[in-house]
Amino acid sequence: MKTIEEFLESKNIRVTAMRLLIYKFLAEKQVAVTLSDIENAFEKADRTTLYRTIKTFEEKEIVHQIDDGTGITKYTLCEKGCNCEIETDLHLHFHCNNCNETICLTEHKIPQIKVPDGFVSENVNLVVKGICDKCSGQ
Amino acid sequence: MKTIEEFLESKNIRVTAMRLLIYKFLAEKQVAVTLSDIENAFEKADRTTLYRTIKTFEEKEIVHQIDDGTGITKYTLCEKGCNCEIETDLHLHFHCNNCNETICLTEHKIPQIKVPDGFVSENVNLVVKGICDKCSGQ
DNA sequence: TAACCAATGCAATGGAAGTGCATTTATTGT
DNA sequence: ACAATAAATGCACTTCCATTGCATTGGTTA
Ligand SMILES: [Mn+2]
Ligand SMILES: [Mn+2]
Ligand SMILES: [Zn+2]
Ligand SMILES: [Zn+2]
Repeated sequence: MKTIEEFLESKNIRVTAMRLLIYKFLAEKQVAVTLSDIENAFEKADRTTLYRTIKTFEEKEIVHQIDDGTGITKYTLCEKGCNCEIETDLHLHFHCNNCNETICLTEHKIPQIKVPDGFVSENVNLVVKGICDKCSGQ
Repeated sequence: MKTIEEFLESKNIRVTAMRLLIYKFLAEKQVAVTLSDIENAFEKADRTTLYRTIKTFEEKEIVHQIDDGTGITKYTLCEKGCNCEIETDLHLHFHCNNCNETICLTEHKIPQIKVPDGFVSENVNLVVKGICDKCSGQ
């Protein structure tokens, strides 16, 4: 069991107080978060630092973005073996129209999508919207 | 064969010069357009008018939005029988990473997506990115 | 014609993303 | 330990797109 410090070092980024805090914040959350969410959680820190931290995490494949159609980018920790960039590995995302939360459905892979002749598929984004388990009350 | 005027009236919106022009512009395009595209095509018209025209078209289900992940909303005419709001009718969208154009693949329906117990699927957004037929050169 | 309402135009706002540069903090070599 | 160096942080500013308030224009109806 790696410590967070060891994990960040293994990803070749320096360990700083801010990065540890943001990492822990993301790890505790069960849902994808926006930059504003992080901002609200760390009001003392500058927005730019938070922004750049999350971008660094993204580059190093510690988090991945989710475009859930709300127009606001959300971020969430990559799971182990989350090859964000490889099409075949892509899982789907669920956005709840009630509580407005977005989550990764890591175990639900995106089915093979057929495209017409002449088209080449490199990447797929699939977002299901509806009511999440918490909100459907079962 | 309805005229455009008759079509707009059947959708309960008033026929104006601007609306006719924008409708024709959309009808000629084979690809989804941004508000900026429309702006560039009608430089004499005010941006707000164009914006509100497209929003009116959207409300009346004359056009539908596409969120292709570029961060810029695109619009395209609904095809006949395009029940934009009904899940089972949803077709997929393709965004070309080369020419940056986005098109509806109307004939390609989104496969049934399984969601975990307790989750209710109301709507699905699926965008495939890659190289379009024009750009793949075949 | 007068009254009314919808469509248009202009100006301003807001939110989110991104950048330039100065300052602070951490790392490295001597 | 100290100086040199590089990275991280903070502040200010900018850009881009979406959206709204309000005044004006134009078309429809009594
Ligand atoms: Mn995910
Ligand atoms: Mn479409
Ligand atoms: Zn919910
Ligand atoms: Zn193309």
